[in-house]
Amino acid sequence: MAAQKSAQNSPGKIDHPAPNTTRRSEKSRRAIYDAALALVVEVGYPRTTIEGIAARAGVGKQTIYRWWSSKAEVLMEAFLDLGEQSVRDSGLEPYAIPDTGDLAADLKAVLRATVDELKDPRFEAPSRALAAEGVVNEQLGREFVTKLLEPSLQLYVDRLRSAQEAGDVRPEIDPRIALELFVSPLAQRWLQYTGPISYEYTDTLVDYALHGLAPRTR
Amino acid sequence: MAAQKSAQNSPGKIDHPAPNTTRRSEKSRRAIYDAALALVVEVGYPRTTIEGIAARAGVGKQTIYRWWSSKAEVLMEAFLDLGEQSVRDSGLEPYAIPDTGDLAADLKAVLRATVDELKDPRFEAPSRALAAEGVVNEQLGREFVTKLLEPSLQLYVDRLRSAQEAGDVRPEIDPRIALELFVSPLAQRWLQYTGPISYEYTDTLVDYALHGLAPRTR
Amino acid sequence: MAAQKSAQNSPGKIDHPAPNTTRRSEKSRRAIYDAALALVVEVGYPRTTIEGIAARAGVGKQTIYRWWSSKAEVLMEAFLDLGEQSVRDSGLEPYAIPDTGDLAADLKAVLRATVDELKDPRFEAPSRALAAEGVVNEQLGREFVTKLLEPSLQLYVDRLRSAQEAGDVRPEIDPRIALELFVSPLAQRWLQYTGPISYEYTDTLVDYALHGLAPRTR
Amino acid sequence: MAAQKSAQNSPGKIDHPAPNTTRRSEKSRRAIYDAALALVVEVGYPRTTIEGIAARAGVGKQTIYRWWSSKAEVLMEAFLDLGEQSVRDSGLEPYAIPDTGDLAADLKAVLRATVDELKDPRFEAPSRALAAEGVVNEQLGREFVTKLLEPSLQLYVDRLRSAQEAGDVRPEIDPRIALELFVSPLAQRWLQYTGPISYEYTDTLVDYALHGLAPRTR
DNA sequence: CCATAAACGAGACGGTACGTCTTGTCTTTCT
DNA sequence: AGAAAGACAAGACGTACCGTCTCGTTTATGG
Repeated sequence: MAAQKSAQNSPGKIDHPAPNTTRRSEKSRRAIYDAALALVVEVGYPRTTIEGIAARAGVGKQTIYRWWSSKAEVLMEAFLDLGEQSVRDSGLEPYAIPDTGDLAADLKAVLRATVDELKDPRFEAPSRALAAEGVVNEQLGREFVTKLLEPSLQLYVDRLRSAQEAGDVRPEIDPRIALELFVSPLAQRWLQYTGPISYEYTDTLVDYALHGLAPRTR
Repeated sequence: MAAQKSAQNSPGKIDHPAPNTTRRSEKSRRAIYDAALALVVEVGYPRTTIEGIAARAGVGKQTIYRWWSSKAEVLMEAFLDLGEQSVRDSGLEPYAIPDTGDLAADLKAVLRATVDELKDPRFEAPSRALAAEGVVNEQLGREFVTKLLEPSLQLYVDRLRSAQEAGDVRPEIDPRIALELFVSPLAQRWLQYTGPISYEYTDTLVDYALHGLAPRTR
Repeated sequence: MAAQKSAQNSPGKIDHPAPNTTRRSEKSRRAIYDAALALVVEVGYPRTTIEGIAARAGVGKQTIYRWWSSKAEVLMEAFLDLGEQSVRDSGLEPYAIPDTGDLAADLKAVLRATVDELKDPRFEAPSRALAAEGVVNEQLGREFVTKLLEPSLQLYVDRLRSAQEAGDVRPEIDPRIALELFVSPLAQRWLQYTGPISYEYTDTLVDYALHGLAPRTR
Repeated sequence: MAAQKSAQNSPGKIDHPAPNTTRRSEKSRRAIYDAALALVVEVGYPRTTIEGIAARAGVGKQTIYRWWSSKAEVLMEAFLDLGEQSVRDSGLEPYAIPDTGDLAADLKAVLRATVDELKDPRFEAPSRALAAEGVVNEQLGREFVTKLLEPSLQLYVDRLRSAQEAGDVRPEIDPRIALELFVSPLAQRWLQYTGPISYEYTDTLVDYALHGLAPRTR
């Protein structure tokens, strides 16, 4: 009488077999991504609903539920896709950190670019939404970090290692922690509105981080 | 599709006079705080509803809507109250930063205490919820910062200024920015799950921040 | 974690306490009755939906689900109310069978009136819908009979008993069965489209039933 | 609200050529009949769905939609087929009414057999479902009558005509109407739960119908 | 005996409605 | 007048089916 259920299923939830990916409609997926991103920008994340995304994309709700388990997941993929698309469209490398030999200048340049990106509403709305969701939903938060944040941070790690080889950073420094000295303050000001964001601010962060707060004794 | 609302009240909404604070039921307020905090801990913020809080507090929904405008506001006040209550109960000062003359040691000690607090579920659940809400709701985010974050950060500013007077921090350093070098990395790791949190980690942050990433001499 | 459940509840269904009838909105009830009847007439029973009734009545869906358990129940009550309302409006007695002393004439008159009623779309659409639902849903079917059919049939029982006293019907006849000889054929032709319905037809039924199919032997 | 449709196909709908009957899969048809009948018995008509039939029959949904236009049509054919199959299996004539010369006895016998059939769930579930559907869907209702009901009723017409020739029924009686005096009451009690069904009841119906309700002499 | 065209199983799709849940407002009753 | 209680309009949730539309895969002649 009751449908077959898999082990971990909650009562009443039917165990749908995994959908067949090969038959997936590319057009619908694109439309869903576009609708989700547009809605988050236009009405904000909390008032972006799955029904709204479906309606705007001209898609049945089930088509969303078939492939994603929450609006956060939809938005995550949409945002990832947006990033990949930007890269494809620009034809550039997936933005690396320059290595001119002047570490301070290179870091300042990248952070200034980040400041600009953080203020672009096309990126701000969805990434803020995902960050917020991730704060309260650990699983999604970790996915957000793995797929979006960590790849960017790795670029700093690489640049810092190169600086270590060049003798511009002390060899005993852990680059993964070091980068947080200038990246996290910017992130926190942006995320939590703890302070204004400007080129001057990020420049200062780089200087403080490289030379320390304490006086240079000889 | 989304209903635009006029400044205070949409049409059809009767402009209730501000409720009379003097007649407010203290018992209900306490019950609402307790219910809100308990629910956030037990079922998480997204599944904490106003209805749920009212039911658990044995209070009419209107009693909540009369005094607060959203569940985030309820939780904010509840959390603030929790803090004040802790202070009252312990009889201690509202936790200051020690000033032993050893800046590094003092900062490490405070950050270690912060690490412990971040792992206490009584504090973690509501503060994480409020932080998440604040990321996506600027008004609430700024309130969160003003009422909760900034007072704590001010303590670091004070300590750093004292260090500057003692010659342990370069005089040209802006303490409000300086504190972010070690506070923001911890905040980001906690908020966004970008990395593990430990005493060793916070100690390292303090060392890096004080002495900089670059070598002392060329 | 799971909500309180009453004994017979299926999993996942929360045990709502019975709503408080005294606070019920009379206006909403009327609007729901009107909408349900109008929709059944206009679009037919299968395409009458709870959502449609709610929308047309300007009522939330929950207000329907709070007081009724299915669209059939809504329609049943709406139809009963329609009947009572007709009676109230006309100020007449709830239509009785005349007793002129001429049984055949009296029965023919009532059946002719019934023929007219069966062809009135205001009555036909909902009663057909309820009859259909009752065929396949025994519980509702019995309710339909008890509340709507049986009271009408009782009038025939009364008239036939009076005829028995007058010597116009044999004393050993069971009136409850006897009435079916002329009522059921009409009902079946109407319900199942097994034949045309006319005054001539119902007159014939009365004659056949009263005098039998077999020849009168002395 | 309801979409008007052009003669054969609304815009966007491809005009599928009539499918080629000769290539039809007999196996699928049988499986569909079996699944439809089984589901109606097991879960009831309203919860019998086309998807369910297809799944149970191990058949694509399109195979159903290719050959039938609604679940009622599927069930109608399945039920007709069931009847034919019963006849084939039993090797009997498609059940006629005996003609022993005793009209009352013959009618009582046939009605008793009908009572039995009406209580057989193999027949009851689908025929009740079809009857219900027919009440609300005139086109289907007429098809139901033509294909299922009328052929059976014709047998009564024949038997009554034979009785007229034998002088057991008055010559001016219309047999098509006459049969309703005992058939329709049974039908209504079964369909609408207006009363219990028993041999005694049907016997009584025959007696009442043959001899009338009125006394023989005045 | 193979070529080919249909019917077929499978199932994704755009939709509609379901029945449930929560929101924020309103009303009733009690204190 | 504030509060508990809870009905109400509104609307999103996630599910079930609808009927349509591809997809390969049988299968069944007819060239």
